[in-house]
Amino acid sequence: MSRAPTPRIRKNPAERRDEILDAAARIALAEGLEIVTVRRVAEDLQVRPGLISHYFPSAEEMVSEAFARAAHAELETLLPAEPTTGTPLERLRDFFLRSAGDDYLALSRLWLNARHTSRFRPSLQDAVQQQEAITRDRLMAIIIEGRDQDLFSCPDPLGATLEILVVVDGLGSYANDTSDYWHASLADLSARTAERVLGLSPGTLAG
Amino acid sequence: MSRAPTPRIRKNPAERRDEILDAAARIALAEGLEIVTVRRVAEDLQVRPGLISHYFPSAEEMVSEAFARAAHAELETLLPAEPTTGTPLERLRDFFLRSAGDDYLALSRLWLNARHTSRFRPSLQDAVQQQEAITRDRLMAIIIEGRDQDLFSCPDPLGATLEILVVVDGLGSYANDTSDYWHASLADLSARTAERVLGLSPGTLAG
DNA sequence: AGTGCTATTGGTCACTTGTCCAATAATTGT
DNA sequence: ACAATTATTGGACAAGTGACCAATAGCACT
Repeated sequence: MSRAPTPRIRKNPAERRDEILDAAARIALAEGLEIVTVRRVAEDLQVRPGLISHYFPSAEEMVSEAFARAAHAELETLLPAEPTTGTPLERLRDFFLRSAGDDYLALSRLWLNARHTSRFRPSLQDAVQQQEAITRDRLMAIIIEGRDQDLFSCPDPLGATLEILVVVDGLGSYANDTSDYWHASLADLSARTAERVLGLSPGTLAG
Repeated sequence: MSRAPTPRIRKNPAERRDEILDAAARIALAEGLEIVTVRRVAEDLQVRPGLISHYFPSAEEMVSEAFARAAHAELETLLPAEPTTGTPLERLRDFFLRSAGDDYLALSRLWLNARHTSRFRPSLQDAVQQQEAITRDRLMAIIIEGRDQDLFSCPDPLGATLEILVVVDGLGSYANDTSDYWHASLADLSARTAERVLGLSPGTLAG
């Protein structure tokens, strides 16, 4: 039999590390954190498992970073930070619109995955709480901005932020349910929650 | 060395099966579903692993039943069914009081665990959705009873039930967070949500 | 063109998991 | 007291995991 010559591709360490994390993040988002194994990432990258271990002596560390990368990348599309485009109200509307979409399902599953698995993995627990803090700050910044522009009526921005996120995460906890059990009251619950805690008239955010 | 004679205890099959499930449920609640292994359950029961496999040819089935048992037993103390003691309002108050307590933490972790793990385990997915339905029905029954007694103002009992559970599950999704990050708005959020959707005056359920 | 550095390979090792099975012994029935 | 049933043991097996390491080969530099 022909033995595969296996042409060796040598890359810049930083670049290779990045490549590994990208693959790991992709697998985490699509299939779950427990699927992110040294061998699976190696396979996706057409590389030997030993190489992954070389860049990540601890597999747990790789998984934690993969989660952080995936979660943060998704956050960037849900609640963009820097080039603030649109009014706070428009940005919130966008956020809740996407939260209801099917694209969001994979992210909900990832968060559920991470929040549970973090129970046994200290480094993942750190990553989860860090991403939670970033998300919280990102949302609260928009709310404060809207309040300063007198778009919202919101005496307690942090409380409002947390209450909205509780609803978002609550809905997300059903991400793995297959039952087509559904109810109109859940369709735009997070948007209606936001309208309520921000003193907006019904329909301003839901649509 | 002295070889342990291992006195063999032979039990009624039904009884043994029950004993196994009890141990499995206990481990699931205290340490997590992934800790419920054939060998671990056997160790707790002072029995050889092969015996567990004899009663549960599929380990996944054992884990699913263990979850169902644990979740249902806890539900029985949170939202007791039959000997309806107390008014609907008192029973709700009890429920929210316990939900905020530390005893509830283990149960929140178990639900988080099951909701994630069900992604890969069909039989667990069934068990989760079944326990969700039972919980939902149990809560909705109280709400309907209260509405019929004109204690609540609630045009859509199912919608109210779901909205309350979303908040309960949302708070539960932080069960593995260690950060002492907390905020007054989260302390009795589920009780306040119930007050709102049931048309109760603030403070009726929270306390 | 040659040389040194190191990214990459290929393989091994220990550990844990679920599953399966023949042998054994406790209990029941006669 | 004896025999039959079967609950229970003890051990094996394959599969999958993370971790580790000496040998190899690609690339950058002289």
